[in-house]
Amino acid sequence: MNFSEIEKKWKERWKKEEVFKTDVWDFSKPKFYALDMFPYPSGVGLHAGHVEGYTATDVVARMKRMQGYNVLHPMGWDSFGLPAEQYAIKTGNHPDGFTEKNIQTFKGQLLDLGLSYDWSKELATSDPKYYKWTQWIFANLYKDGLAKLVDMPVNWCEELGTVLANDEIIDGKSERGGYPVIRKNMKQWVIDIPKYAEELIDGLETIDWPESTKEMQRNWIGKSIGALVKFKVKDTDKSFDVFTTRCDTLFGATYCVLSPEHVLVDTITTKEQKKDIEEYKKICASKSDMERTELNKEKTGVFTGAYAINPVNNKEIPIWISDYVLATYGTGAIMAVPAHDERDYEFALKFGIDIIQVLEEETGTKQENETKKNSIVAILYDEETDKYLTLNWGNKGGRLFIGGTIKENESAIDCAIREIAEETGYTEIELVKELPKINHHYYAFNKDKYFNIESTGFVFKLVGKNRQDQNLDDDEDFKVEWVEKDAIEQITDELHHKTYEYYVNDGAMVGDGIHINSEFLNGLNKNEAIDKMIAWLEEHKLGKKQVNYRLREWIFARQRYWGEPIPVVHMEDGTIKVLKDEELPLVLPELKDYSPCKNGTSPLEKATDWVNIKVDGQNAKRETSTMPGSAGSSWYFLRYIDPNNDKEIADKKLLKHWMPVDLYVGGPEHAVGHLLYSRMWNRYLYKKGIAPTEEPFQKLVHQGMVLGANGIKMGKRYPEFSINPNDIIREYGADTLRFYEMFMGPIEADKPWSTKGVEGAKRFLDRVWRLYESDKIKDVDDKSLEKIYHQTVKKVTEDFESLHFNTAISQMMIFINAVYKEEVFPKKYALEFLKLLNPIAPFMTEELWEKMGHDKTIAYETWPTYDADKIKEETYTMIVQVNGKVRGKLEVDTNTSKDKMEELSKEIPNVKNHIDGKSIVKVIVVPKKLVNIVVK
RNA sequence: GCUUGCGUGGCGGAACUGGUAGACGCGCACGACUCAAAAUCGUGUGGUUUAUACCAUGUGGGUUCGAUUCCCACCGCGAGCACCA
Repeated sequence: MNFSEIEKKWKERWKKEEVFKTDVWDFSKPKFYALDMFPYPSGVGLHAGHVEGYTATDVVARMKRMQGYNVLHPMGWDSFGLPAEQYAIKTGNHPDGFTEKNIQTFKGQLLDLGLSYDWSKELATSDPKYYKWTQWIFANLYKDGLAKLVDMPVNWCEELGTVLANDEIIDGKSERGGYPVIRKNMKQWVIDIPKYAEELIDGLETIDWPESTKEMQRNWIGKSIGALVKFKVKDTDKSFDVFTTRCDTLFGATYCVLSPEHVLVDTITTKEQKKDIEEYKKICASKSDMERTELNKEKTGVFTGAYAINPVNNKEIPIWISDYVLATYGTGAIMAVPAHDERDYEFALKFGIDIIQVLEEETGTKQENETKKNSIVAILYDEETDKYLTLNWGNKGGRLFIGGTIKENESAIDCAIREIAEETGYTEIELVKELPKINHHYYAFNKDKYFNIESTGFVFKLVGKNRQDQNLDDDEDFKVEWVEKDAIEQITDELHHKTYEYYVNDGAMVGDGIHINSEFLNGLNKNEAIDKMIAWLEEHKLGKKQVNYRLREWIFARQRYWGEPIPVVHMEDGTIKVLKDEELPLVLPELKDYSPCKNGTSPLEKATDWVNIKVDGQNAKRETSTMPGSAGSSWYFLRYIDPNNDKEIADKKLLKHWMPVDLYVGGPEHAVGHLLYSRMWNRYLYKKGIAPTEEPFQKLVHQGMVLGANGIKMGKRYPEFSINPNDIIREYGADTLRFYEMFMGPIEADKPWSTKGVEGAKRFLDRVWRLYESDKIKDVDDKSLEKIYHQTVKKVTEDFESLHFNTAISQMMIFINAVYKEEVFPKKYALEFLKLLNPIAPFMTEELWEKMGHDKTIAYETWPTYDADKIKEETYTMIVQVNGKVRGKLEVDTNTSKDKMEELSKEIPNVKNHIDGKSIVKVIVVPKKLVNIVVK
């Protein structure tokens, strides 16, 4: 088979005859919209990962066409981007030419692959005919209050005079030059995507997407339900709100923290604290986001000198500032409950702030008529031997730490010291820490009573080995033993085990439990208490229920040249005017020099004639920032449907017919960027009556990464393991490349490249080719292949539909192997098989189809159907198990009754061996499958 | 740390709602064709074992007549998020 000649021939013919051109106005057939994430046309060209995703949609598109669908399968270019801009800066040429050249390279490669795109729908985001509508959408977002200019903190480098992205900052200094970077408030264009947070979460329920991607979007949006609580500042008329998801712990709030940027900080700070606060604020401002969020960093903060009033008990609690509270989340202020929050705990410990426990974990089972007691559990640790002191109660309770009941007028700590001395004799001990209290229910054998105790845990360390005499009660019968960690972990008693856990985990108690020290919440669990507290706060007008999102505004401006100009002008009087529809597109001006301005503003500032204009007789200045790369890609799926329309985004009737996208394939790296932005823009356009569906992409699939043969990501690091699709096409042919990539494994998985595997793919296609050149194909009615043929049609159709290309191919191999074993390959099967193989290997199947006497393309031939009756088996292999182990197999008629199955099973010699002399306990018969005989 | 996905032969990977683990391919071995090689066409191929049999789906438990599949704990790998109150 001369694949390069065949490929050349069919590429030309498909192009000349416009075989894959879609008449979008033909509504007579059902529609299918198969879409790939369009690429940035880089100079490097296509890589192996693109091939996999693009082939997958192409296979489905080709099958759907044959199944009688009107298929829209377009391709275009996400052509605004940095490489073109850098090229322009370096050469002084307009990025347009560079972009166009890359597009041609890319397009040539896609054509080489035999992808059945309708190129009459081609679009590019950098084309003014296209970005006219990107600007139009922006203008409408602005008019509807969803695009706005806001003051927000950015990373500012004074020396470079520019805003920097997080990844351009290293250790708080600029990547280039190492100049200091500070946080500064600046005017920025943003899109108010948080307004759509709720419906973006809800919409996920209605679409067929990978669960992991949905979850990622949910996490990204980060919805949390809680309460807003108002705290008054003592001796002033000021107050501030905090957001909390744990308003049930309000009685345990022992301080408040404001973020350093909080508006109230300056007004409430006392004279004595002013200097420290100012200094701390300065340090925070000099830090980048990266540094501020660095993990395992020790907590820092400064006391403002002011006090807040806890609204539930009117207690005065200190107000601190700390950078562990983010200005951008919630209200920028928190109430701190160190007993029940890890971060607050750490902070309180460091600065010696009170820790009040308001929730107790409950262990054991609650009983009626319990006797209440207070007690202790004491852990005594010896550093020298790395052992713990335990009491071994034998079968009367197993191994325990030291425990005991608190006497009247005795403190918990005194009780612990006393119990250790009485039960073990050790007195030379030192308190290490107190652990959270636990609410425990248990039954005491020696007293025959149920107890409910509040147990306080203590950790001591041994400082001396001297012992006094033990002082035991009559019923105390145990051995005092020092044991290692392993033995401790085997303690089964719930109370002692839990106490040990608190000791090991060393922190706040964040789980559920029963409220204590909380007045009207006492006795309630977490959720009950949250509800009750919210009701209480609302009743007393001190707070209310509140939902918060992590999702932030989408920063929509870049100080770059190669992007869509933002279509607004700034009037001399400070107002903003958005361009009218007829003024669009606002086309990028040509520049002599595309490099960025020294003061950090957009290169467009240099186009003075373009920038400075008169509007309504007033001096005005155009906005010079451009839109981010994600702008043009947020709606392109709508434009493919009607790409040359200059009256609107696309004809409404066409949109209604073609949306949503039925199959969307692309890499998982866009899970929260492009895929979230697109959903938001589509929803916005839906509300405006333009987009016909709430969600743009009905079914989404991510292709995995194609790894190098060494199992490592292809790229600069191991260039010797990188695969260039061009080389594969030249050496093995496009059909082989497509076939191999579809056979590698599941589409979503990452898979290593294997040259041997490519050769195997080629071998199979050659094997098929030889079969069609042999004299085996005869126009006769031969039944030998009937069953396997129908099975193959069924399997391939279903697997293509569900994107399980690897197993579809495996079935085609099974079929061809079967054909090789037969003398005759009936012509009707030979013809139908070509159709099954066509979506994977379009070039050779077109050629063979022609060789078998057809002058029209195979692309629109009717997809094979199967006859379920022909697949039905008359017999099957019945499995016979004894005690779940296969002991025999028997070919039986499909209609064999359960009784007959059982009877036949018992006659199999090997089965007999295994059941003879044993009694049959039970026989499980699963019709059409197996018999399992359970014996004893 | 949190969220999520994944651990099956020498390798890529199959196995539907629990029911013959390892389909198909790669590799390897053997045979046919050939003077020979390549290509091609067959046959075999998880491990131990002479067969019977036993052991095998990351590890350890559990549910079940029966678990790669369901549940619990742990280990390892990948992805995303990361002081989100």
